[in-house]
Amino acid sequence: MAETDRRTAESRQRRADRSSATIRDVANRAGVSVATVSRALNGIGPMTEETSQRVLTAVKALEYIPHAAARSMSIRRSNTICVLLPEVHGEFFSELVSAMDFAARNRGHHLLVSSSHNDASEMSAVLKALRGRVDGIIVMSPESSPGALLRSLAAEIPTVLLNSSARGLPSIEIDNFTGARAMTGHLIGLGHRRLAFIGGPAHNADARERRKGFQTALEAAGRSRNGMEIEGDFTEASGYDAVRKMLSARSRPTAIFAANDAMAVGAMFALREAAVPLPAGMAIAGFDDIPIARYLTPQLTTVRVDIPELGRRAVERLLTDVEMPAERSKARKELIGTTLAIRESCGSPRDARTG
Amino acid sequence: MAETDRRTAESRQRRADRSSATIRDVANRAGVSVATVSRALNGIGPMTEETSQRVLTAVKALEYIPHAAARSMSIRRSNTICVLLPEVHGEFFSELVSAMDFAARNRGHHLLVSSSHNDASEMSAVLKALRGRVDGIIVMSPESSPGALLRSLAAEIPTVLLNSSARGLPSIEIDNFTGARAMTGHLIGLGHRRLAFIGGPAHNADARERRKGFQTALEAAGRSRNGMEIEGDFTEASGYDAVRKMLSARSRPTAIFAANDAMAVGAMFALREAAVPLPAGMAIAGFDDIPIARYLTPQLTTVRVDIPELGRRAVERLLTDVEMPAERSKARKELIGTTLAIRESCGSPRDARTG
DNA sequence: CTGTTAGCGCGTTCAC
DNA sequence: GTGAACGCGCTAACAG
Repeated sequence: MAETDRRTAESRQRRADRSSATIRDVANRAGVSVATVSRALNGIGPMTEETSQRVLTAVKALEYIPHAAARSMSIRRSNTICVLLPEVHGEFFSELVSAMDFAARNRGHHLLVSSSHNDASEMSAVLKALRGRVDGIIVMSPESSPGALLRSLAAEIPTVLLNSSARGLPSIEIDNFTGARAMTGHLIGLGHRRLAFIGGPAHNADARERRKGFQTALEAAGRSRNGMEIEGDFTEASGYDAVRKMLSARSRPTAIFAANDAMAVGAMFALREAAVPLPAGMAIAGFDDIPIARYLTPQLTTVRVDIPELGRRAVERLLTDVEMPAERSKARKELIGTTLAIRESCGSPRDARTG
Repeated sequence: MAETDRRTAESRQRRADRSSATIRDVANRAGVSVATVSRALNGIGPMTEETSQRVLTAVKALEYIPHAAARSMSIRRSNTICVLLPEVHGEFFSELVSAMDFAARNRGHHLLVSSSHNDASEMSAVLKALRGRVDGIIVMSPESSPGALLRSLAAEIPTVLLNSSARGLPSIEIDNFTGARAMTGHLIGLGHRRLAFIGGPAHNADARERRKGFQTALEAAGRSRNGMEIEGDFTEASGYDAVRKMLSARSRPTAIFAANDAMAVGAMFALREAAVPLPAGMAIAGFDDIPIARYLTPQLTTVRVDIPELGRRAVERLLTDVEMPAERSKARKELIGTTLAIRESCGSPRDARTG
């Protein structure tokens, strides 16, 4: 009896506190034990239809909502995954996060997003706070390879790398090299002999692969092709600056391949500003195929990456590891292919004369 | 002794399990109590330098990381906030989320992102899973006003609305009306008499306010101005379609005001495709000032919204409510001002003749 | 200054 | 079919 009194008192206090009801409040109201409430809610074990109804009624009446922290404490599962991103700018990331969130929610998981991690120490701080908070981690850190902390954490929490140099960890990567090589080949096939490449940051893994693809295609085509390279930082502004420099050089290229669409946009703007007709006066290509690419004038020819697919696959793979700890996927590297989206921005170098 | 044995055994088992050490493991290794470990880690209460060091050493040796769920269970705080978004497409959202994440992290909070909520029932499901998981919620739901669930949940968990019709809940909103009115006024000032407005979805609050701003400015300028309206859905594609329809109409406008930049981009593309010179043949204006706006040709004149500021303020306000439950901010509505970013895309209607 | 203990809210063996 | 009791990992009184 003393027990019952105390519970009632607690219950009253909670309501005054604006705190919502606990499983015990529900049990009291339904006249059953907390165990029964738990079972009724989770559909575990056989149970009288009547008891079940009584519980459900009490739940409704009290507007009971299970406490996530308490729940994950017992079941040792938070139903949350985290995605650690470098910097979140431009359409690429909104597409990616959107797809990940969708995939995660479809499998009953929440998505914790943490961005602006170009700094390793800053990333460590976040990683440490993740234990007991998430069931799995997706790390996109093209600027720096995963540190020791991530490795040791990955032993406990399933981790998948995205476009990051992987050593000992499962990863999913865009096939940057092949895509860039193909686009460069396309440009060469169009007859271009002087090609320029606007690259990403030197220490960025994606950027490096794309540059290698460019170089490889150039070499394969023989010495007669000249390639010049300018480093950008994946922003529109850097694409703009790159072209400004390029135009003041004595030997102009006839085609420009930007390592991502944002830089291509900046490049196109600089070209227009300099009254270079597009695509007649200069071919321009990008990488990513962000949604806006096809709405530019001329429509941007670019290396198409299925961004939603990339996000979806990363989540699927992670959750498989989360749900089947027994057979964790090894450090397998999975490659996401690219295709060429040939649109209007790349003509042949002869166009400058004929058209 | 039996006690000690058990703990040691547990510890061993954990290591075999790949689960990391608990606070008790640390206490054992350091030869202190769990309370001391807790205090040392959280810097609570006075303590011998030596004890503190012993604890820290043990923490390092065991690679101990506190368990977030357990911690939030005791302190009744998760240090996580959630942002519920409608659909996440385009640069607007990446800028917003990025800013929110930054602001949240600066104040020691994590960010849970949940998008694609255009459906109310779907949103309810997510909301329910939030109890015990987050300390506060930011809801951006311009398509539908907050339901009963959000209201009752808001009684327990601090909530801030973003660009949503608010009743009884604190909110932060872009001053859509004033911004749209100002831009329309600018267009009229340029001499335009036939204006077209490409609006957002009819049931979208932002869209409605922007349309009202357009209409109000038109009315204020007198009857002589004609306004036509076409409904879009905030995507590039809908802006494109709107212009196609417009061009086939008998009376063409001389200026188009799109309710957001994405639609303006689509509109510009359709105009170019129809060989309408910009800005000479048609003035075009947008809303949002997404980063890419200034890299379009011509540079897009648009209503500038300080997106990062919007995100930052929403987080700041929410966390203030979280940290000072005593004086929760009332259902006050906070307005974020806009400014006109006058660039190149809007000429006067005479340009068509003279230029 | 430090250790003991009682919860936080829920899931889950075991008896009954 | 149902309930009592314990544990998840940590913090916050209260003792000492």
